[in-house]
Amino acid sequence: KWYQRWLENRDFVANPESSKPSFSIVMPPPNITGVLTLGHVLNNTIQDILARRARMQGFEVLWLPGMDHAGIGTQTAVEKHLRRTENKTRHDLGREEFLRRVLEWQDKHGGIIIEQLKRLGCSCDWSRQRYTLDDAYAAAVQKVFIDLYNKGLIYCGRRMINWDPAAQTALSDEEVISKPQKGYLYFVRYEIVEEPGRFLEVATTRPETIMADTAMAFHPSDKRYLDLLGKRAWRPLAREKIPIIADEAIDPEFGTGVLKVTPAHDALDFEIGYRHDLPIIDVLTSDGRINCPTVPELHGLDRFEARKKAAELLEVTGLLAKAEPYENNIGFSDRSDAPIEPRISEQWFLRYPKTKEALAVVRDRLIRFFPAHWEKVYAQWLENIHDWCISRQVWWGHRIPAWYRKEKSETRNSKSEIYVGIKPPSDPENWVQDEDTVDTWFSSWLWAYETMGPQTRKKFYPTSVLVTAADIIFFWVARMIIAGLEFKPGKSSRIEDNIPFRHVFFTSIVRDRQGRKMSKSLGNSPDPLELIDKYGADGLRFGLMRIAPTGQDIRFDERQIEEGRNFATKLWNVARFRQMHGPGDAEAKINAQALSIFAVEVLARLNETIDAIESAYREYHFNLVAQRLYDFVWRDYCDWFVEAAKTDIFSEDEAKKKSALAVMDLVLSATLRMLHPFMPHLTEEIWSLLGLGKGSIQFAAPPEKVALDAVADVSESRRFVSANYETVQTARNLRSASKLPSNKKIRFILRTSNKSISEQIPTLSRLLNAEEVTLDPKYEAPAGTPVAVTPLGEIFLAIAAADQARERERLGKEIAKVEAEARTVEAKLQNDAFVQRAPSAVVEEHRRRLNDLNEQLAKLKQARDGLS
RNA sequence: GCGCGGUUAGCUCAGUGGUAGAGCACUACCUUGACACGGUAGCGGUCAGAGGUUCGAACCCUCUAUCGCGCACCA
Repeated sequence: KWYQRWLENRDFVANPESSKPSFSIVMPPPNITGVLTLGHVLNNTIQDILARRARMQGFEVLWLPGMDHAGIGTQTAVEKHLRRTENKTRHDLGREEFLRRVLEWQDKHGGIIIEQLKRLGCSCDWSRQRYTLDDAYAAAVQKVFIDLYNKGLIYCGRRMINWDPAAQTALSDEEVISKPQKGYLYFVRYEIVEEPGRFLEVATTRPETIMADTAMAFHPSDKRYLDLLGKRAWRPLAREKIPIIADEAIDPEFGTGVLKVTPAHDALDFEIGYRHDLPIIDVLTSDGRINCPTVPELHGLDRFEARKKAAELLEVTGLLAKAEPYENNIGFSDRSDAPIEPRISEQWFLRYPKTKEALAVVRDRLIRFFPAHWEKVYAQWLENIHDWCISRQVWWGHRIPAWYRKEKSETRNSKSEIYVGIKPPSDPENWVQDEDTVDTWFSSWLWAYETMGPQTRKKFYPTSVLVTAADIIFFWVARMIIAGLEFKPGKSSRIEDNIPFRHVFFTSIVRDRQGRKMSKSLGNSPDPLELIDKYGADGLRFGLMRIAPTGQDIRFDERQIEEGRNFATKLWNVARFRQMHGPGDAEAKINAQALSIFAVEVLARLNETIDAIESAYREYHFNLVAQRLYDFVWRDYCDWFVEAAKTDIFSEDEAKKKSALAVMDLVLSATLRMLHPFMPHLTEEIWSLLGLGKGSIQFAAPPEKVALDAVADVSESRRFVSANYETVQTARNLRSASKLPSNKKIRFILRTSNKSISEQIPTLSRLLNAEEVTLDPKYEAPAGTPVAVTPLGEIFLAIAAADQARERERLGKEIAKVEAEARTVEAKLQNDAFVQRAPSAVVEEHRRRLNDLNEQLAKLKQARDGLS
């Protein structure tokens, strides 16, 4: 219900004319037909935390959301649907009709994720929501294409590319994932033409491409084969004479040291073929079947079927020497997971501009990476960068703005006349437009600034920080940097105005408990919407952030989301407790003189927490921020302060009561504001419930540290508080060790001459659930009375019939423990080197500790001896 | 082959030179006036291994093992 109100108040809408300093984030656009995953939850929660925190700090905040058309992904999904429902391919429908169907699909399934992000509580400026296929955006993509073409950086050429036979398109190098694959290494015998009966043996993993061999090659220094140079060999399938050549690229150590050169189907072979001017024979179809009518046994077979069949054919003719099991790396399509086929094809390529500059802006920290070690990965990529194959044989996307003069052929042909421009040529009947679209990333790399109008850009570009998973560092992050440097509109001469972002925070990747990547097919990906239903959006957000380490993957465990929910409940309950004692005070002022020692303690800890989360934020350590807040709220505030303060809260003394409630309000108010970026809904609810501020908590300033200067002896008070708390813990342990139920009211006697303790007796009794705690400086305990040594003195349990034997045993254990520690400390102090070289404060600390331990020991022994 | 990151309690993880931590799980007690999605207490670690630096190492250095990731190779 709060979310709706925030939207109505236009709280998330950025004003480019604001005089406030700006803070901006562009959302990595999810796929239009995507649904929310835990990765999205993590990523967008982080962005929301940053945006909300900045809003509280008084920045004018723009968090710009949007979606990506996801060319191959969306097209594949629609094609699959078509095949299932109508048993048709996109070619059956034709381009126009197919695109109409995609739009239909988009209307039906698109944009779901936006609604899901709203359920998470994301404070995006929805009025600026963008899509990579918006008209203006599409025009910008075209313009960039044309500009780069005119600069000679984009060119059309016949090259070796990565072909995805399943998706039927070319891919960039980055979209190929190499995985080890089990197969065989076939040793095939090629007969020497000039020396019948002599064979050249070659090791290959791909016998099905033998028909495309156009040479045999060995290393020029390889003596084994030197005499064959210039001779020819019989190609065993599609029998033909092929030359035997020498080339430096061959590794004499591999297999037999001989390579069959297949320029059409291997990148290395292509280069060798180019050097030796070899013919290129392509024996594969675009969907990965054999196209070689001269070998009818193989023609039409799938490439993997053909591999087995080719081996069989060689076997029967005696040309297969052997086949060894072999494991090598094969490229797979990132999209379809089909094995990639290296293929020569006419495609569009981009020679990256500004690579040196892109390297420099990160090296010189104009753009900072968090964690910084990704800088190395980024640099490695840029230093070995290759031209980017940007054309995709896909219909869904930004069509390439290139036309070819109609001649003999109507397909793309780099040798024919090319026209590149926004509008079709003036005599369209003589031209045919390129069928292809550009790589989706060729549109997303403009995302940082093409999503903004000139005015917005003026205020909010460069963006403050980019939040993304590291797996798209090359696809997106690096390319956006290049794009910003090369063609941000209204480019400035100052490089720091052109970079797309100042910080990049790389999030973890969410894995399952076994460490596997989340995936639909594994079914190990929980539905975030169900998690929200179960644990609340705030519980999910907080739970996830608390376990999200920086620079490492997350092992997701639903129990940790449960903890997030539990924490939310805890916070809610303590707020309810506060509410029971009247309305909160927005201007809660504390009176330094009236503060209880416990209040001083909790305020001091609040100050420490404020400092700690401030420095954790600086390094984007969200898990530390969450953990600190969790500990502070639960331990320091609820368990200790509130419990101790109940003495004052329930007391008849109005002044004490008021002071305690004021401290409660002050701490709650500060805590809520610190938690708001993580748990926006709950904190807003409590904020308004207790009336802790005038407006929405969203624009409340972050808490400042409480000035404790007016409090006399802060450190003295704090030492006394921890002595009290330690005494409580020791006494509770004594009760538990004596097997007394925790609800049984019992009497404690504290033997001490320290008078200032008497004031804390009611609180000690409360925390110990004691019937009473009496002070007696000269208490003589009956033999067998359970006793423990505390910083405040010896505490005794008043119970009727003590079991002497058990008590002796307990004391014995206690003594052994203390003795052991005392020995360790003493040994250290007897080490001259330590005493001389360690900082004096550390040595002092050890001395004090040893004193305490010895004192404790003496008292414990005395107690034991009293047992007779 | 090159590079990066990890290895701490049964599980998930904090902890960058000075007495090993949290939550969950487990055990015992407890529905005591916010909270059983809770409270109290407890059990549980030669910090992957070996060497080194240091008065002192989970932490710094070297090597090894092991897991994961990226790049290159991949006939």
